[in-house]
Amino acid sequence: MARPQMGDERREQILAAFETCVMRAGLAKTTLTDVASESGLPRSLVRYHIGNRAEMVDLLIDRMVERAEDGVARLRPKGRAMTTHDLVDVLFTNTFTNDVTNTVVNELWYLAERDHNMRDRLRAMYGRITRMLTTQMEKDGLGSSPQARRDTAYAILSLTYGNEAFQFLGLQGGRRAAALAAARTLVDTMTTEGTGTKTKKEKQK
Amino acid sequence: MARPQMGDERREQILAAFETCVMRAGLAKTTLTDVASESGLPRSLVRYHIGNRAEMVDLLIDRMVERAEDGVARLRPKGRAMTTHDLVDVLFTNTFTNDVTNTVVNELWYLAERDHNMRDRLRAMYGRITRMLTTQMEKDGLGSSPQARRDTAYAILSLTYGNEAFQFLGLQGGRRAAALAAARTLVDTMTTEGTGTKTKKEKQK
DNA sequence: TCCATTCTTGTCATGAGTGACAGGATTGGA
DNA sequence: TCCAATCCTGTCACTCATGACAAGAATGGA
Repeated sequence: MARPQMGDERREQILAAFETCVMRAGLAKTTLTDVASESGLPRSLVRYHIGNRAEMVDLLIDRMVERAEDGVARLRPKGRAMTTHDLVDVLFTNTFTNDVTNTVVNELWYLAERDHNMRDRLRAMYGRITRMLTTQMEKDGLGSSPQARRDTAYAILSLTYGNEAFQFLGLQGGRRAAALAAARTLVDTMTTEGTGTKTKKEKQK
Repeated sequence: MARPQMGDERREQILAAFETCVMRAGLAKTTLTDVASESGLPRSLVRYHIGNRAEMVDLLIDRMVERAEDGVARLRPKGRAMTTHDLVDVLFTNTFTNDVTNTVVNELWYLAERDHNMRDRLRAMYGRITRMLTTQMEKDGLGSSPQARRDTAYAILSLTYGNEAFQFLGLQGGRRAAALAAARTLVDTMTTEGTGTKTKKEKQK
């Protein structure tokens, strides 16, 4: 080996620039040239370190997914004793709140529209959140069955995601609080394990 | 005037082809040439009737929005006496169920990411649905105030939208029923006008 | 028949984005 | 000092999408 390896740093530099470009113009419209000028590097150097466009995109996607999952994993620490309500709160206030991650995850969703693999990755990611929720519910003795917990977790996640979308749209000013309240209601109407509280199913008849 | 005007029919033909292309490859990746060959017309003819690419896209968007709103408007007829529950059911089963419209509306959302105008149009569209819901709630004597009704309607809409997204992802097989049940729960936990039933706010304390 | 209008075809120039590569510069170690 | 690995620069050819336009065909009415 002779000259010191710049590869990793360069790649990092390039991906950061790529990200900025994607934020600005979207993934599809970002060109190698854009990334090059954003990173201050000549295009040929970008190609040297990152490969062709497809490879660059793959790298960025890995990066995006990794970051999003990190965000999910970092949902936990919040004291130590956490209730389902706490978790729901965190879900609404922290999860999809970062503009960068948000934009970037939206790109992922868009890709998923026509890419099986991306769909799988997203499913895995949200599956992880769902499991986090059901686990917490079980700890708190909520829900009469795993099935019931999964149902409610699914609904809450849907609510979170939809709320985020409409929040972004600016629908009716801000109604995040309303969505959060609804999510809490869903938790509250769950059967408490062992007790005779009405289940959702019974109630909705 | 001399030769009969083909303009309208041609435009229709072209936009239909455009739509097919968008379904297949997405809006950004669809070229004039794609549309031309899909419609069986030479590219130059497409240009003659539809204008440049930007104009073509505008026309398609108008078409998409119009169709989506038609879908929304057509939500009503279903017997005559409709309850809030009915409306919610319809929302979950009919609204975002058509693959074509779905794909196409997703494109709209993606555009909205970087286009104020598109955001406004979407907001108007979903605002209409919200109003439909609150109106129905009021008819049924649900909710203690317009504010409360709007909150719940917002939550239900978020739930619908999120469910649709995850449904598409294939998250956990099919949990549409769970989301629908949750929406019903939200309706059920509303205050009945005039009665002393607990409000969500009180309950969630 | 002639003509104005509308539709249709084919072709061209331009620009953007990409992949490839030749050749030079840098630098740690033998 | 020399070498080999690594990094860097500049340039070229190719493809593809777009906009523009010249020239021709069809057609209903004067």
